[in-house]
Amino acid sequence: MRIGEMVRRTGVSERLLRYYEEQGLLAPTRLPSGYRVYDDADVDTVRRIRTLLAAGLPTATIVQVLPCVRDDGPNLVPVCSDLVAELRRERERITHAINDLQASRGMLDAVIAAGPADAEAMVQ
DNA sequence: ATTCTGACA
DNA sequence: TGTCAGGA
Repeated sequence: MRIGEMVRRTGVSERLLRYYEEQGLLAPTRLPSGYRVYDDADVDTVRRIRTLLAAGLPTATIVQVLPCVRDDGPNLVPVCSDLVAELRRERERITHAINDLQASRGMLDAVIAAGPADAEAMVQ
């Protein structure tokens, strides 16, 4: 099938489908016209990509994770031994990101508390 | 009518 | 990620 049908079957925009390919997440073949040709398996792959993306994984990681997961209804099941370790590292990265954001919020809270009570007072 | 690449008021 | 241009 070409990109138009993929859009209908996955609900993902052409822009994103091309982007996923650019990131190495999909590898559709090409017609002599240059048009992309996807197979039925690609439809499932896109669903997995969406799941992994929703989990907050960067596309670079998804490229490695994709071939190591099996489909189990709505969620994905890891099948490679090293995958779980990789996922734990990603989880740590997220934990650190949360800590940094909380610190940033704290800084802002301090600045806000030290300023005028409301925006009205700042207007001149 | 569809899809492609490149680019960003 | 959307969207528009300009071409096939």
